[in-house]
Amino acid sequence: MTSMSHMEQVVKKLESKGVRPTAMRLLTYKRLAQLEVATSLGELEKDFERSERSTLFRTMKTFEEKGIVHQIEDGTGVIKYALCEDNCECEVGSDLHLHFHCDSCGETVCLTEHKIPSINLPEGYVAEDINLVVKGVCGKCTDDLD
Amino acid sequence: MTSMSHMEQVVKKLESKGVRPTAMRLLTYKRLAQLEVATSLGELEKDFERSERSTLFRTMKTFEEKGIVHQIEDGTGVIKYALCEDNCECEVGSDLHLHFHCDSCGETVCLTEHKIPSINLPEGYVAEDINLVVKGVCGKCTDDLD
DNA sequence: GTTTATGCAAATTCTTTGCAATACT
DNA sequence: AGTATTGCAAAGAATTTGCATAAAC
Repeated sequence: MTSMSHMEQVVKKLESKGVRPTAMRLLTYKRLAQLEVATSLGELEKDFERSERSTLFRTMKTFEEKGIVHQIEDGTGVIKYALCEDNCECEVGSDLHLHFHCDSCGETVCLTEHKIPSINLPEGYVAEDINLVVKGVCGKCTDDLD
Repeated sequence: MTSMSHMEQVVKKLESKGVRPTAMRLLTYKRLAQLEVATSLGELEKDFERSERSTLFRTMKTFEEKGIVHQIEDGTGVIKYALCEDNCECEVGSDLHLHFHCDSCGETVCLTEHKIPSINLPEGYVAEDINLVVKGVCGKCTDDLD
């Protein structure tokens, strides 16, 4: 058990991915870690007192390139982001999980325990990435309806 | 074997879905039927001599509500549309097929023969729609690389 | 004559880039 | 100093709406 502070852990995390741990990036990372749902740039922008959409945009771009976050298109028309799991390489067949968008509460979550089943493709097709979004009503919202 | 013209068939098709077969709608439908790939509004707009993006937008909205087309978000950031299959009810478990986006040629196709495998969801989650997009290189493009 | 669809213009929304200023090593 | 990051402003691209005209029933 280490005595590293949370902040120190985040710094290490970013550095291990080859990303310089600037103030904005630390803040953004911590916010993403805190959230249990996938988030859009617009939502992140509102979460911070002072923030620039362009900075956030570039932060997420950097994070994505370095394998810290992944994009999700959940059908709402805006891009959402969520942290990758530790040690995730975003590889077809091992890492790719499914996403669930709730039409009731509007939230999109990563169901990281639910990997994408193997998929048949026609002869000659090569899969490099898979995006699976299920829409419906989430557990929280079906509870509310009881 | 009927002697109905193609145009008459399209008229019947739209009427059977409760959509009035106006000139623009017939044109749009025929174009979609002709295309083997999913298409964006922008592409459709260019396909016609005279066309309005707003008219096309509303046409697709109507078509979608009536179950004539389905939307696809293929990761390119623009919404694509493709005709539903005959008798498709877009039902989870029977109708939903997967989509393939080729990073090489940029085309997105419906692999209507490839249904989405059954998916496990956590307790309490209800699926109403599933969107599965596989990205990679399509058969045509892997051929070209030979 | 009433409802429905279309064309045009413009508002919205979100993503993305240019460039100067700032911070970091 | 020299590179990387940020803030601001604004460009781009796509979706969506308001309203007046035109078409269909």
